[in-house]
Amino acid sequence: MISILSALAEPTRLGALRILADGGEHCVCELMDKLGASQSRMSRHMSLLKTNGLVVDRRDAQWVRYTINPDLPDHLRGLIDAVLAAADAEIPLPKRKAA
Amino acid sequence: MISILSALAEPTRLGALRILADGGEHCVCELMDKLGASQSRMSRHMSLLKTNGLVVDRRDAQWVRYTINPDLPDHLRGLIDAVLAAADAEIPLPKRKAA
DNA sequence: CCATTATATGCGGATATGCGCATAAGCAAA
DNA sequence: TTTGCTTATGCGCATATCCGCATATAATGG
Repeated sequence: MISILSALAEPTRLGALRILADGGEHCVCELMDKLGASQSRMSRHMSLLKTNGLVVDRRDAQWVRYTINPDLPDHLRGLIDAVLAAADAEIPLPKRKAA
Repeated sequence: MISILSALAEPTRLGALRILADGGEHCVCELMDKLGASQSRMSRHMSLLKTNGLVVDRRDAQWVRYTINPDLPDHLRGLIDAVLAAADAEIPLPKRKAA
């Protein structure tokens, strides 16, 4: 629990989760670009999210695709949803369609 | 947001919130006892929760009574509820009535 | 005023966290 | 195999976090 919250309490990691929140797969390089993070930094942060079971990864050729762990227990899924909602309330994400 | 999550991501502070979750007022001395924390430690942690707007305090004679901030915006109230629910799922709180 | 109880805070030290740099490792195409 | 692209990791540094100890501040009662 504490480690889960710690995992969420960091800007790059929270930013990554917000991007993954669309339910799709995203490679490290994409997350780096969108979040303005260096490669090693992004890789390490994703590794920590993975260690804490919040995301899962998949090798796809030279890329590693991350997604939010689809098998999260209900209370953790609820926690993440609440965190994402609170983050959106603070700083709305840029929309893809309709400005 | 990040600072809110950081505030939650510490055992003594999360423990305090779980105690405050009954909606009542609790003094520092009570929290110290129940959480096995030293006085300075407890005081500092409560101070940080207060700084982040999660709790409010009230002087009552020689005591300072803390409660969860009743004026939290919805998304933060939702976040706290989700955190408390997840914490309960991990380690249920001892019940007062009925084991 | 003094003693007692409750809480806050300055200080220094130990440990944890986050970072960049360099390098390794994985994979694909030539 | 060599080259290039992507991701992971060892290392050391800078800073943040947490703690206990000691002391200050606040309030109460004698």
